[in-house]
Amino acid sequence: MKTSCSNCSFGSCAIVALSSSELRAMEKETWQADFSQGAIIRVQNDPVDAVIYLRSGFVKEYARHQTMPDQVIQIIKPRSYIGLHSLCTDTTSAFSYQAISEIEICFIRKTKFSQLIRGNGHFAREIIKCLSTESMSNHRRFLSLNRNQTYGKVAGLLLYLSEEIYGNRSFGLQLKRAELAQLVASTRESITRALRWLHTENVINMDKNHVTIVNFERLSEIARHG
Amino acid sequence: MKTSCSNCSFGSCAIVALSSSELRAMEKETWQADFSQGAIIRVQNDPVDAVIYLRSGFVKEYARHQTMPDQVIQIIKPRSYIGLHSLCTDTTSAFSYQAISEIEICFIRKTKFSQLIRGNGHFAREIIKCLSTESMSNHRRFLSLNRNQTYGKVAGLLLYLSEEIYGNRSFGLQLKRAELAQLVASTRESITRALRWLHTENVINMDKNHVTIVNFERLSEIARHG
DNA sequence: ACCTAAAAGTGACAGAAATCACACCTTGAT
DNA sequence: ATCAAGGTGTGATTTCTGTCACTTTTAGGT
Repeated sequence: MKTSCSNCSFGSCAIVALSSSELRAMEKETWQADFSQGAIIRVQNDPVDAVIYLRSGFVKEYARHQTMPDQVIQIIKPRSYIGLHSLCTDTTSAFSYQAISEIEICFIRKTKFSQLIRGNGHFAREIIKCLSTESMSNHRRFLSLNRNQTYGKVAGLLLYLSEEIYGNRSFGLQLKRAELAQLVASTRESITRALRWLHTENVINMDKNHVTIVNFERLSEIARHG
Repeated sequence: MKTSCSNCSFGSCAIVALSSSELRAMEKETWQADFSQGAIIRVQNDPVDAVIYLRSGFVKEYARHQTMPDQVIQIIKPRSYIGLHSLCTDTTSAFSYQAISEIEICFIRKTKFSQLIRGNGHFAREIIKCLSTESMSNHRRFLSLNRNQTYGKVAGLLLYLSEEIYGNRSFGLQLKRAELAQLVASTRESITRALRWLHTENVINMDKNHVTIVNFERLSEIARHG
């Protein structure tokens, strides 16, 4: 009971640029899969012959190192492509990807995807949009990481999750403390301290793993200057 | 005495995908300019209606902040596009750009550039390549910044300059210490100390502003673990 | 060759956060 | 209910590095 791409209600912004015949052709080289929380859907350095589209759920993109803790690069939200950046340049995956919730994904064969790009400039333009948007979002995050110390980094992280990922001032953390630390290049203990401090200062409210941003202005201020 | 795009010897990798009529059309909406060292060619938040192509020379891309020191994002080498990432998404420039040597650049009107992308998927694909390559290169740098302490960051910086920018184990620093510091989110003083240390350890040789990598293996090791 | 201003080097110091060691919760399995 | 194991909270300690205050060097103009 595979959903057809033509009437997929989770479709990407880009596929509206495809003609119905292009869509049917893509569909032939696309297959769908579901994974449960914690599943690793792609491992760093694996050969890649498909683009992944995340229909629903959340995925963590991370880099693994020999001697150091993993670094989490970003959280990928539903209706996004995964690993687009290696479409034209790499044959192996630059990063690893793990489901941090139940997810539904589609694999689209790379050769087909490239062919669609070459054949349809409007589609290509949409893909360029996706690439640039993602790239700028990561740039902003990385820049803020580099100029802040821990409290500021954690404040920035909460804003990122709230605004760019969950789209809500109240959200459940799907990551453990150690993973949050890996997102901001800090340590589990420092995350604890920062969250506790933000809580006691009434900037955020924390109940279990559910965060609510109470004082948005103050949080933004801390993210900028802290 | 404007050079025509068709026989430009500094042309981009992407324009080979253009037909001669497309090239002529592009040429009509392209203009060339030279700047001397230190010239600021685009300022953050300026409205942007052209893509810039760097024919020769080196440019520094940086972000300016209200309260904090500038952050240098990357050094852009000849035969690259500048600010491609805002082509489809922004109407204003996300960053500032300054010439760190004599440069020759071409401005290509954005509307024309977009039109070429929409009309020619092969050209679009080349642009996607440029975008992904740049994005991955920055990702790598940012990741290494976050996981290292100062000596490691400086080692990584030297490798970046040597391998990705100048393509030589021996190169002249076109940046002052403070700018190097802004590249790795550190301070002028720490850069001095790190360079001195690398020098006394015989990992690099420094004569004035000319750097030579003496012990490449060791430098890579420091960049990875230091 | 001299002078000035900007850039770079240097050491002392203090503040921030990583590390370490351990205690305390959860969670799910038996 | 008990137990184990993974996740989390907490304080003491140490290391790193940003900051400060100062000197020395370099570069460009007269």
